[in-house]
Amino acid sequence: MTEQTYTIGEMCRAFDVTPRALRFYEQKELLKPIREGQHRHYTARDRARLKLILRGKRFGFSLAEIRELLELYYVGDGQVTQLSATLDAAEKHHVELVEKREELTSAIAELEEHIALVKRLLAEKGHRAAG
Amino acid sequence: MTEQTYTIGEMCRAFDVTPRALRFYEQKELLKPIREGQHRHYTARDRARLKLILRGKRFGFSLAEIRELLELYYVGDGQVTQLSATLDAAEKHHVELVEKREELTSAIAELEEHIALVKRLLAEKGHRAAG
DNA sequence: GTCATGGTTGACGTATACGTCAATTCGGGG
DNA sequence: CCCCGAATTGACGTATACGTCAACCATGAC
Repeated sequence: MTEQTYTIGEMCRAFDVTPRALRFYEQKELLKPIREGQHRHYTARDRARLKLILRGKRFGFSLAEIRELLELYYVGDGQVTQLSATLDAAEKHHVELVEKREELTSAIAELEEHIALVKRLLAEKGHRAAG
Repeated sequence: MTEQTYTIGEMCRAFDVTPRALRFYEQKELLKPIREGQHRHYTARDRARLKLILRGKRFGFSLAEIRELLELYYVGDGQVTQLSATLDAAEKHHVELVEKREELTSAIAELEEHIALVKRLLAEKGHRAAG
């Protein structure tokens, strides 16, 4: 089964990004498409990584941070020392994400309180206007 | 009760930001400290807003977006039309945050799977090394 | 007085993350 | 052969979010 690859144009349509962005990520070593002559061919691995890149960006991580996270996802040669390092980094990142979710949860709670307040104010105003 | 205000230096220590950042936020109309002569005095309102600013940044929002969110938190003159607009914007933002939390949750789940995988690999290697 | 501390306003510099444009190449279609 | 569409490599431009530095003012300590 020869791996199914995407051209840069297909990647752009599939992920809603520009060619410039993809080349920029490649230059920053976040992606490594296969080269056939001058042309790029993006593999399933590249597509998975791009998905993580875009998600990382939505969560406010820099490309440099995302690059480290991607390396963390790569098991490499599978040597014990490297696997241990990967595990440590992954668990650290896990803590970070869980904390982020907790902070997000309290932000949501605060916003809900604020929405309730505004609704009360609107109800008052409504009654006064209607009364 | 005269409001308790902070100097710029106190703000910097309290929130771990630089004076430059605070002045930049002011220029972008995210903060509006009281002016006494040339000096700035940050009120409780400024402190609450700065807290939201820094939190917004951690979640990957731009200062422009954060500015809109801050306006959303301000009830203003309390006119029905404005309150309605505030409510709409707040509910929209609420949806956005909830979606972000869901995406974060699935990212955490994926990371946990990956961690489990790495642990299995380590266990295998460990046994082989120990055997 | 002067010196340190803490604050002020420009103004220019910088890192990140691309956008944009020019010049070129390469594989078909007519 | 010429042209089109899709790709390529520079190279310069731009928006965001500040950092950094110069030059200045005010206040209290000595």
